[in-house]
Amino acid sequence: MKSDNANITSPPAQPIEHRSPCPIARSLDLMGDRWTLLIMRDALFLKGRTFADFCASRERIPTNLLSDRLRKLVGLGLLDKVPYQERPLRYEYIPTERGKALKPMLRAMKAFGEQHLDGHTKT
Amino acid sequence: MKSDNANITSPPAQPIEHRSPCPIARSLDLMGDRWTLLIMRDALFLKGRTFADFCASRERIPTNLLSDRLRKLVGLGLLDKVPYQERPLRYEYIPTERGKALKPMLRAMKAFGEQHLDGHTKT
DNA sequence: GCAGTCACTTGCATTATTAAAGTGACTGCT
DNA sequence: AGCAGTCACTTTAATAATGCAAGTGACTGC
Repeated sequence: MKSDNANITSPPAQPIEHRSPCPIARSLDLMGDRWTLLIMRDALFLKGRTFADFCASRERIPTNLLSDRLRKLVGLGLLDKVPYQERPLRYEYIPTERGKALKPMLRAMKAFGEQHLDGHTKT
Repeated sequence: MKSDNANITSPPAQPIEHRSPCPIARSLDLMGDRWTLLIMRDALFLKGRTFADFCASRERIPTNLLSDRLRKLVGLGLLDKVPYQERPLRYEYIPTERGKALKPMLRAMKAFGEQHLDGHTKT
Protein backbone atom coordinates (compact mmCIF):
# COMPACT_ATOMS: atom_id res chain seq x y z
CA MET A 1 0.00 0.00 0.00
CA LYS A 2 1.95 2.94 -1.25
CA SER A 3 -0.39 5.88 -1.49
CA ASP A 4 -3.21 4.68 0.75
CA ASN A 5 -3.08 3.37 4.26
CA ALA A 6 -6.80 3.57 5.03
CA ASN A 7 -7.45 -0.07 4.27
CA ILE A 8 -10.26 -0.71 6.71
CA THR A 9 -11.51 -3.13 4.10
CA SER A 10 -8.59 -5.45 3.45
CA PRO A 11 -7.01 -5.73 0.01
CA PRO A 12 -8.30 -8.64 -2.08
CA ALA A 13 -7.06 -11.90 -0.65
CA GLN A 14 -6.11 -14.31 -3.42
CA PRO A 15 -8.47 -17.28 -3.47
CA ILE A 16 -6.96 -20.37 -1.90
CA GLU A 17 -7.07 -23.39 -4.17
CA HIS A 18 -8.26 -26.63 -2.69
CA ARG A 19 -6.87 -30.00 -3.60
CA SER A 20 -9.85 -32.19 -2.90
CA PRO A 21 -13.35 -32.10 -1.44
CA CYS A 22 -12.12 -33.81 1.76
CA PRO A 23 -12.84 -31.51 4.71
CA ILE A 24 -9.47 -32.32 6.28
CA ALA A 25 -7.66 -31.44 3.07
CA ARG A 26 -9.72 -28.25 2.74
CA SER A 27 -8.84 -27.28 6.30
CA LEU A 28 -5.17 -27.91 5.62
CA ASP A 29 -5.35 -25.76 2.50
CA LEU A 30 -6.10 -22.84 4.82
CA MET A 31 -4.18 -23.70 7.94
CA GLY A 32 -1.52 -26.17 6.86
CA ASP A 33 1.53 -24.07 7.63
CA ARG A 34 3.74 -23.24 10.58
CA TRP A 35 2.07 -19.96 11.60
CA THR A 36 -1.63 -19.69 10.85
CA LEU A 37 -2.86 -21.79 13.74
CA LEU A 38 -0.42 -20.14 16.12
CA ILE A 39 -2.01 -16.80 15.30
CA MET A 40 -5.46 -18.28 15.84
CA ARG A 41 -4.29 -19.72 19.15
CA ASP A 42 -3.26 -16.25 20.32
CA ALA A 43 -6.41 -14.63 18.97
CA LEU A 44 -8.63 -17.21 20.65
CA PHE A 45 -6.93 -17.75 23.97
CA LEU A 46 -4.88 -14.64 24.76
CA LYS A 47 -6.02 -11.16 25.64
CA GLY A 48 -3.82 -9.01 23.41
CA ARG A 49 -4.88 -9.05 19.77
CA THR A 50 -3.01 -6.23 18.11
CA PHE A 51 -0.29 -6.68 15.52
CA ALA A 52 2.30 -5.97 18.18
CA ASP A 53 0.76 -8.52 20.54
CA PHE A 54 1.00 -11.28 17.94
CA CYS A 55 4.56 -10.19 17.21
CA ALA A 56 5.48 -10.48 20.86
CA SER A 57 4.41 -14.11 21.09
CA ARG A 58 7.14 -16.54 22.08
CA GLU A 59 7.49 -18.08 18.65
CA ARG A 60 8.53 -14.76 17.05
CA ILE A 61 6.75 -14.77 13.73
CA PRO A 62 8.41 -12.50 11.14
CA THR A 63 6.35 -9.37 10.57
CA ASN A 64 5.91 -9.92 6.86
CA LEU A 65 4.43 -13.35 7.48
CA LEU A 66 2.23 -12.05 10.27
CA SER A 67 0.95 -9.34 7.98
CA ASP A 68 0.29 -11.88 5.22
CA ARG A 69 -1.43 -14.40 7.51
CA LEU A 70 -3.63 -11.79 9.16
CA ARG A 71 -4.74 -10.61 5.73
CA LYS A 72 -5.58 -14.18 4.75
CA LEU A 73 -7.41 -14.93 7.99
CA VAL A 74 -9.50 -11.78 7.62
CA GLY A 75 -10.21 -12.72 4.00
CA LEU A 76 -11.30 -16.17 5.09
CA GLY A 77 -13.64 -14.78 7.69
CA LEU A 78 -11.81 -16.27 10.65
CA LEU A 79 -10.74 -12.92 12.08
CA ASP A 80 -12.28 -9.46 11.99
CA LYS A 81 -10.05 -6.42 11.73
CA VAL A 82 -11.66 -3.78 13.88
CA PRO A 83 -10.30 -0.36 14.90
CA TYR A 84 -10.19 0.03 18.65
CA GLN A 85 -9.02 3.65 18.63
CA GLU A 86 -8.59 6.57 16.27
CA ARG A 87 -5.77 9.11 16.29
CA PRO A 88 -3.63 7.14 15.99
CA LEU A 89 -5.75 4.62 14.14
CA ARG A 90 -5.14 1.19 15.62
CA TYR A 91 -6.65 -2.19 14.90
CA GLU A 92 -7.19 -5.41 16.71
CA TYR A 93 -8.01 -8.78 15.22
CA ILE A 94 -10.87 -10.57 16.87
CA PRO A 95 -12.09 -14.07 16.05
CA THR A 96 -15.37 -14.36 14.17
CA GLU A 97 -17.87 -17.09 14.96
CA ARG A 98 -16.20 -19.17 12.31
CA GLY A 99 -12.84 -18.47 13.90
CA LYS A 100 -14.15 -19.59 17.27
CA ALA A 101 -15.10 -22.89 15.67
CA LEU A 102 -11.39 -23.73 15.59
CA LYS A 103 -11.25 -24.02 19.37
CA PRO A 104 -12.03 -27.76 19.58
CA MET A 105 -9.30 -28.47 17.04
CA LEU A 106 -6.75 -26.40 18.90
CA ARG A 107 -7.71 -28.05 22.14
CA ALA A 108 -7.25 -31.48 20.58
CA MET A 109 -3.87 -30.37 19.25
CA LYS A 110 -2.90 -29.07 22.68
CA ALA A 111 -3.90 -32.38 24.27
CA PHE A 112 -1.85 -34.31 21.75
CA GLY A 113 1.16 -32.10 22.31
CA GLU A 114 0.91 -32.39 26.07
CA GLN A 115 0.55 -36.16 26.04
CA HIS A 116 3.03 -37.03 23.35
CA LEU A 117 5.45 -34.20 22.78
CA ASP A 118 6.40 -32.87 26.19
CA GLY A 119 9.83 -33.01 27.75
CA HIS A 120 11.43 -36.41 27.55
CA THR A 121 10.76 -36.83 23.81
CA LYS A 122 13.82 -36.43 21.61
CA THR A 123 11.96 -34.41 19.02
CA MET B 1 20.23 -45.13 -0.53
CA LYS B 2 22.53 -46.08 -3.34
CA SER B 3 24.14 -49.38 -2.42
CA ASP B 4 21.73 -50.62 0.22
CA ASN B 5 18.01 -50.94 0.03
CA ALA B 6 17.52 -53.07 3.12
CA ASN B 7 16.60 -50.17 5.38
CA ILE B 8 14.16 -51.93 7.67
CA THR B 9 15.40 -49.54 10.32
CA SER B 10 14.95 -46.08 8.82
CA PRO B 11 17.88 -43.74 8.24
CA PRO B 12 18.43 -41.18 11.00
CA ALA B 13 15.67 -38.57 10.93
CA GLN B 14 17.04 -35.10 11.59
CA PRO B 15 15.77 -33.76 14.91
CA ILE B 16 12.95 -31.26 14.49
CA GLU B 17 13.61 -27.98 16.26
CA HIS B 18 10.82 -26.58 18.37
CA ARG B 19 10.05 -22.93 18.70
CA SER B 20 8.49 -22.84 22.13
CA PRO B 21 7.30 -25.14 24.92
CA CYS B 22 3.65 -24.55 23.91
CA PRO B 23 2.10 -27.91 23.03
CA ILE B 24 0.26 -26.39 20.07
CA ALA B 25 3.47 -24.93 18.71
CA ARG B 26 5.26 -28.23 19.28
CA SER B 27 2.53 -30.07 17.43
CA LEU B 28 2.77 -27.64 14.54
CA ASP B 29 6.53 -28.11 14.43
CA LEU B 30 5.81 -31.71 13.45
CA MET B 31 2.60 -31.46 11.50
CA GLY B 32 2.38 -27.86 10.37
CA ASP B 33 2.57 -28.42 6.65
CA ARG B 34 0.26 -29.28 3.79
CA TRP B 35 0.93 -33.04 3.67
CA THR B 36 1.79 -34.64 6.99
CA LEU B 37 -1.72 -34.76 8.39
CA LEU B 38 -3.12 -35.92 5.08
CA ILE B 39 -0.83 -38.94 5.26
CA MET B 40 -1.92 -39.58 8.83
CA ARG B 41 -5.54 -39.26 7.74
CA ASP B 42 -5.01 -42.00 5.16
CA ALA B 43 -3.02 -44.17 7.55
CA LEU B 44 -5.65 -43.85 10.26
CA PHE B 45 -8.89 -44.01 8.32
CA LEU B 46 -8.20 -45.86 5.08
CA LYS B 47 -7.39 -49.48 4.47
CA GLY B 48 -4.46 -49.24 2.05
CA ARG B 49 -1.22 -48.19 3.71
CA THR B 50 1.53 -48.86 1.18
CA PHE B 51 3.57 -46.18 -0.53
CA ALA B 52 1.49 -46.67 -3.63
CA ASP B 53 -1.74 -46.34 -1.67
CA PHE B 54 -0.71 -42.98 -0.24
CA CYS B 55 0.36 -41.91 -3.72
CA ALA B 56 -3.03 -42.77 -5.12
CA SER B 57 -4.88 -40.51 -2.70
CA ARG B 58 -6.91 -37.74 -4.32
CA GLU B 59 -4.57 -34.94 -3.33
CA ARG B 60 -1.66 -36.41 -5.31
CA ILE B 61 1.32 -35.85 -3.08
CA PRO B 62 4.63 -35.79 -4.99
CA THR B 63 6.58 -38.98 -4.36
CA ASN B 64 9.65 -37.24 -3.00
CA LEU B 65 7.57 -35.46 -0.37
CA LEU B 66 5.72 -38.64 0.50
CA SER B 67 9.04 -40.39 0.96
CA ASP B 68 10.33 -37.57 3.13
CA ARG B 69 7.18 -37.32 5.26
CA LEU B 70 6.96 -41.07 5.80
CA ARG B 71 10.56 -41.08 6.97
CA LYS B 72 9.81 -38.25 9.39
CA LEU B 73 6.63 -39.85 10.70
CA VAL B 74 8.44 -43.13 11.31
CA GLY B 75 11.24 -41.22 13.03
CA LEU B 76 8.72 -39.45 15.24
CA GLY B 77 7.08 -42.71 16.22
CA LEU B 78 3.73 -41.92 14.64
CA LEU B 79 3.98 -44.65 12.02
CA ASP B 80 5.66 -48.03 11.96
CA LYS B 81 7.23 -49.30 8.75
CA VAL B 82 6.56 -53.01 8.65
CA PRO B 83 7.18 -55.50 5.83
CA TYR B 84 4.03 -57.29 4.82
CA GLN B 85 5.68 -59.57 2.27
CA GLU B 86 9.10 -60.65 1.10
CA ARG B 87 10.18 -61.32 -2.46
CA PRO B 88 9.50 -58.69 -3.46
CA LEU B 89 10.04 -56.93 -0.16
CA ARG B 90 7.13 -54.57 0.43
CA TYR B 91 6.27 -52.34 3.34
CA GLU B 92 3.20 -50.84 4.84
CA TYR B 93 3.02 -47.95 7.25
CA ILE B 94 0.78 -48.54 10.21
CA PRO B 95 -0.06 -46.00 12.91
CA THR B 96 1.54 -46.51 16.33
CA GLU B 97 -0.36 -45.83 19.53
CA ARG B 98 1.01 -42.32 19.44
CA GLY B 99 -0.15 -41.99 15.86
CA LYS B 100 -3.62 -43.10 16.82
CA ALA B 101 -3.70 -40.27 19.35
CA LEU B 102 -4.08 -37.89 16.42
CA LYS B 103 -7.56 -39.16 15.68
CA PRO B 104 -9.44 -36.65 17.87
CA MET B 105 -7.56 -33.80 16.24
CA LEU B 106 -8.31 -35.03 12.76
CA ARG B 107 -11.94 -35.50 13.66
CA ALA B 108 -12.11 -31.94 14.97
CA MET B 109 -10.48 -30.72 11.77
CA LYS B 110 -12.95 -32.72 9.71
CA ALA B 111 -15.86 -31.23 11.65
CA PHE B 112 -14.53 -27.73 11.11
CA GLY B 113 -14.09 -28.33 7.41
CA GLU B 114 -17.55 -29.76 7.02
CA GLN B 115 -19.24 -26.97 8.91
CA HIS B 116 -17.30 -24.03 7.56
CA LEU B 117 -15.56 -24.92 4.35
CA ASP B 118 -17.99 -26.96 2.32
CA GLY B 119 -19.48 -25.96 -0.99
CA HIS B 120 -20.86 -22.42 -0.97
CA THR B 121 -17.72 -20.89 0.54
CA LYS B 122 -15.65 -18.80 -1.86
CA THR B 123 -12.38 -20.17 -0.58
C1' DG C 1 11.93 19.71 16.53
C1' DC C 2 13.01 15.02 17.84
C1' DA C 3 12.85 10.39 19.78
C1' DG C 4 9.68 6.64 19.99
C1' DT C 5 5.64 3.43 18.97
C1' DC C 6 2.64 0.94 15.88
C1' DA C 7 1.59 -1.42 11.86
C1' DC C 8 3.16 -2.55 8.47
C1' DT C 9 6.30 -3.16 3.53
C1' DT C 10 10.49 -4.11 0.82
C1' DG C 11 14.63 -6.60 -0.56
C1' DC C 12 17.20 -10.41 -0.57
C1' DA C 13 19.19 -14.93 0.87
C1' DT C 14 17.82 -19.43 2.29
C1' DT C 15 14.77 -23.29 2.29
C1' DA C 16 10.75 -26.02 0.84
C1' DT C 17 7.72 -27.56 -2.62
C1' DT C 18 6.61 -29.12 -7.12
C1' DA C 19 6.54 -31.75 -11.58
C1' DA C 20 8.94 -34.70 -14.28
C1' DA C 21 12.06 -38.04 -15.18
C1' DG C 22 15.12 -41.67 -13.64
C1' DT C 23 16.71 -45.94 -10.75
C1' DG C 24 16.97 -50.58 -8.95
C1' DA C 25 14.88 -54.70 -7.18
C1' DC C 26 11.83 -57.74 -8.34
C1' DT C 27 7.75 -60.38 -10.95
C1' DG C 28 5.33 -62.75 -14.55
C1' DC C 29 5.08 -63.93 -19.33
C1' DT C 30 6.85 -65.89 -23.41
C1' DA D 1 16.80 -65.59 -21.60
C1' DG D 2 14.48 -61.34 -22.89
C1' DC D 3 11.17 -57.85 -22.00
C1' DA D 4 7.25 -55.24 -20.12
C1' DG D 5 5.48 -53.85 -15.76
C1' DT D 6 5.06 -52.72 -10.64
C1' DC D 7 6.75 -50.79 -6.36
C1' DA D 8 9.27 -47.71 -3.71
C1' DC D 9 11.70 -44.71 -4.01
C1' DT D 10 15.79 -40.56 -5.83
C1' DT D 11 17.44 -36.93 -8.58
C1' DT D 12 17.12 -32.70 -11.03
C1' DA D 13 15.72 -28.21 -11.93
C1' DA D 14 12.14 -24.55 -11.62
C1' DT D 15 9.03 -22.10 -8.70
C1' DA D 16 7.20 -20.58 -4.34
C1' DA D 17 7.43 -19.86 0.65
C1' DT D 18 10.03 -18.49 4.55
C1' DG D 19 13.17 -15.84 7.41
C1' DC D 20 15.88 -11.85 8.51
C1' DA D 21 17.06 -7.11 8.46
C1' DA D 22 16.04 -2.76 7.36
C1' DG D 23 12.92 0.84 5.90
C1' DT D 24 8.35 3.64 5.81
C1' DG D 25 4.56 6.61 7.21
C1' DA D 26 1.23 8.12 10.55
C1' DC D 27 1.04 9.59 14.77
C1' DT D 28 2.25 10.88 19.99
C1' DG D 29 4.45 12.98 23.87
C1' DC D 30 8.17 15.92 25.44
